[in-house]
Amino acid sequence: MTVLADKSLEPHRLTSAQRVLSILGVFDTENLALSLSDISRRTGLTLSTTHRLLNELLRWGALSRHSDGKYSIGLRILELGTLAPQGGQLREIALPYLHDLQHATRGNIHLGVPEGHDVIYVESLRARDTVPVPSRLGGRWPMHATGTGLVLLAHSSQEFQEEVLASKLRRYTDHTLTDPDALRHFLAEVRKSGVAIVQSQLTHDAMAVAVPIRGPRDRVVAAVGITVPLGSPSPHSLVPALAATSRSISRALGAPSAVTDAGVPRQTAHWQVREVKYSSSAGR
Amino acid sequence: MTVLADKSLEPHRLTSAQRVLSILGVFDTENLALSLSDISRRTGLTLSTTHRLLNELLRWGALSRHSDGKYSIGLRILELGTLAPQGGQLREIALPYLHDLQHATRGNIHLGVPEGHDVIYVESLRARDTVPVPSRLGGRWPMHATGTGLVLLAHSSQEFQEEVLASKLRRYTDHTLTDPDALRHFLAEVRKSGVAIVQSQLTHDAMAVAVPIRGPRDRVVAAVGITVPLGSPSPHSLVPALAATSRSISRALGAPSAVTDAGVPRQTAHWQVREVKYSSSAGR
DNA sequence: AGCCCCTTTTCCGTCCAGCGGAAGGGATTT
DNA sequence: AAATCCCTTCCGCTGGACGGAAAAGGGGCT
Repeated sequence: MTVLADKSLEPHRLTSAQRVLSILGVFDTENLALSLSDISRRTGLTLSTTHRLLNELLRWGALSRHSDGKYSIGLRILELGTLAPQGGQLREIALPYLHDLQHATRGNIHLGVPEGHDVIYVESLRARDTVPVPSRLGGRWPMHATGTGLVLLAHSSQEFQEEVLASKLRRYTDHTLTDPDALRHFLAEVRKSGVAIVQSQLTHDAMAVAVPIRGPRDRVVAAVGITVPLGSPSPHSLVPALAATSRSISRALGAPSAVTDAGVPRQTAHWQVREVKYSSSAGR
Repeated sequence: MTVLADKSLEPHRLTSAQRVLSILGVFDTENLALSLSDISRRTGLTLSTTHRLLNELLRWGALSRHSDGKYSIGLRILELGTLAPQGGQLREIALPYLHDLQHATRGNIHLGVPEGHDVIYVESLRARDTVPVPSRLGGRWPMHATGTGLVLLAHSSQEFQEEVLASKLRRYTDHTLTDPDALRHFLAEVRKSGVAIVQSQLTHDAMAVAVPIRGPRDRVVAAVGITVPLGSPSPHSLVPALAATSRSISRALGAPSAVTDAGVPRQTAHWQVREVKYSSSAGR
């Protein structure tokens, strides 16, 4: 427990909004239910402040409380989350195609979108009879360590790619691509071939195939991927099915390049999230 | 849902936490992307306050911003939402069984949990070739108007049931059950038979069959339902499959009554959310 | 062009709401 | 019984959040 509050010369200059958010932020996959004092310790907020805020969050439905007194994320947050355009909305459109893909291939299917240096799985369909991969709906993984992530990275801006390559790239297995030069090479391949095929990036016994999905201005907005057990027949045989799925979804999203015949032009909603720049240093 | 700003003589006595939450609260299925001034108007907050809070939410990832300047719910919220024990966790456990159920029956499958007077769909699997029902993942519907909701209501406490029956029960179609006495009768039937079969509660052309799912102390924690087109062969033929699915999920959740043989006792997590009572009046 | 209206952004002085300390009440352990 | 934890409530003080105002941007219309 390295929870030692650094009370040297930084007496927690937080705005009240940040306090609220910091409470929500203490929940993660390993901490699904926390007590008042847990939360107080982990946020660094005083007990009374934490207590008051927890009650406000509870009343609103952002948190729920269990019979043992612990707090968890509430359903209202789940509900809210489905309103994220790159999340619930995209999922809604893509789901039928993903189902078809799963029927056809019997692999684990992922639909990933970029956030920060990570991919977030907006949908994760698991096959019953294949390798269990560590991928949940809502899961977050570094881009360099997943098939879908590498596809998204390959189609990001040059600066963004370099920014990611310059960061610390965690090695999950001894096959994980972490060398910047090797990655640059690989990303170029992905751009050229339109597909990423990788082995054992995250766990030893799996391989992944992923392709991009395009939205309105033909921008890459997401990626679909299949994960299959390591020694599977031929990952290349999965490419056509993936490509077809990607094309269908892209068309449904209104990607110009995917629109072949005179289909009904779908409503083009608010895709393509602007990269917002903050004064990353200088407090406010 | 009393969103009408009562600007008579109430100069917005809001806590700062409430201000933050009220911003998140303005997003719904009809308002996926809103501008600063939209949000300011709808929350009743001043422009400058809204502006500041939006930036804080943006920086944290609770919101995202589009190229047209509008704001939407961010992926971080989606991610958070999956941490809700009654949501993402339950979904995780139930999903394979729900898939099986869909294969077997080819209907629209719903997994609902109670929140307030409503059901929230924690999973929604749509069949391609059947009636489109208005049910999204994360969707919220009044209990009296859905099959899953009626099941959950039937297994709630007596007081809660009366509380719901006493509230205004919206009529969606002319078949929607809204008469308290008729509902009481129906709920008793559901308790006795263990299944709810209803017609055209929400839309005219559908019928639904739903059964409860039990968790640890055999408490009803969720409900599974199938929705099929109105004149389908026999809804009763769906009951066995539903019952089997329910039992499988209940067992996986650790419901005593569903544990038949010496299966591995699952970890019993924090189910059964306590109903927390607030001093509902007197704003401090 | 120029004009007008609407939106977003920034600045700054005031004031009160949110903060944290402290104390009280349970529950469980030594 | 004392000690230790956790949760809850109360209250006085202060600094940060608030809102007014004005500047900076952005279309659309004549």
